[in-house]
Amino acid sequence: MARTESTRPSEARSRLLNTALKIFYADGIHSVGIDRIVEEAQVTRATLYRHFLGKEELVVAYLTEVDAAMRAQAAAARKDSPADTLRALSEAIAQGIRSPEFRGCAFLNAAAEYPDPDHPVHQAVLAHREWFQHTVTELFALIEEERAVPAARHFVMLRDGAMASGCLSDPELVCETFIRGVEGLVQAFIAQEEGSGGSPGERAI
Amino acid sequence: MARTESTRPSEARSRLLNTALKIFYADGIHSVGIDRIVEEAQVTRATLYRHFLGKEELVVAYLTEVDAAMRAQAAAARKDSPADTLRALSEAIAQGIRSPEFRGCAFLNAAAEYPDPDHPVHQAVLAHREWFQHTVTELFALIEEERAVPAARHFVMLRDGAMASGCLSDPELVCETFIRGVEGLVQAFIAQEEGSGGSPGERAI
DNA sequence: AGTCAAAGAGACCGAACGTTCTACCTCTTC
DNA sequence: GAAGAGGTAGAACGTTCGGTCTCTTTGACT
Repeated sequence: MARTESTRPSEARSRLLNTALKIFYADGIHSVGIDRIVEEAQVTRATLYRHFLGKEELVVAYLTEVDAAMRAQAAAARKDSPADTLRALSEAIAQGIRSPEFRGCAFLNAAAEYPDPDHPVHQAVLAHREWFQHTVTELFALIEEERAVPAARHFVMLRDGAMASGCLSDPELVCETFIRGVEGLVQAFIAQEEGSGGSPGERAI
Repeated sequence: MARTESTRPSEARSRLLNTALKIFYADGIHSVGIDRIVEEAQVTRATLYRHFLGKEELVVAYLTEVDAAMRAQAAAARKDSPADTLRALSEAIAQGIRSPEFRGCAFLNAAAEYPDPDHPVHQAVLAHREWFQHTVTELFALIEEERAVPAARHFVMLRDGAMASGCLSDPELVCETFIRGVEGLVQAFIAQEEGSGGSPGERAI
């Protein structure tokens, strides 16, 4: 059966998802009702409940959307050397923080509203974080495997701090501190590599 | 029977405040209604509204309470040398993260729920963060004034990251990364002090 | 003894919440 | 042209929300 390629993936649904993305990220989750999302997406309540089981599923879909965007961002940051990839990734993160719509990490914000570890929304947050931690660890491991895990943890901690404070103080200063911290971390990591075979920045990511 | 021997600062009010502290921190703010707080504090609604203008003021009072606890914690961490004070402060923060009730930074969590910068709750968050940033900056300035500001920003960023992720992954690993990061930062800061003259470009592990 | 503020008990309000429902419309595809 | 999925429109559900109200009881201090 040939699927009609042009229209069918439901335009109303994507409008709903885009609106949810914008509003949930900008104003939080618990504090916005579905009435507002439905209205702003120019969709009726019935349409929302045809595409999603309820608000909760919409929230998870929202986080899934952000997760996909982050993975695309990470993929776009690939460079020839893992160190440069880490730098490019940090720069991409910094660009996000500098953007006027920046309102912190969507996942950290969501976790603050859904503390219950068993809740599907919280689980979505954990899943995303696991992916990110793993991705960064792999990049460090390409430089040197031994100390990759703690270095990656350090990197993620800096990122979390930068994302958390990016909308609570001057974003420019936050970015400067973040980029500098990452650079110091990467430099120190590469510096210690000498003596343990393998030339720096040689491997392709 | 209500045995009230020391009723001056209103026993019901402090019961209310303690309950709000526990519940807001554990479960978030928007997702808990005053009904639950009133019930758990064993107080009637009328009593709540006698002591507070409304939920909003109760939330601010909750954050004020946490702020006071943090200042006490910082005061208790004072050592003979500023470097040791920074270490003690980090250890105190790590202890908080290790505690089973740890649920992240109350202020970061509150900011996630109140993104509007003009909102009183958000303002309370900013005020606390300003105090903390200032306190850490002063400690670094006691070692060397020139590079104190960026070093303090780095310290606070690590703290934010540790607090944010402390309840999203293994607290022990988070603490280890945090303490190690702070130690590297302090070491690098002290090391560069020799020779002074304000060398540019701080390098932290 | 009398006063008065603090607190308890609980009914009550309007609004907003997430959710469900029926009824009708408009396409595409068979 | 019948079928059926996706969409619109709007009413309504029961619950919970934050907040206000009246009335009574308590206990400390003049």
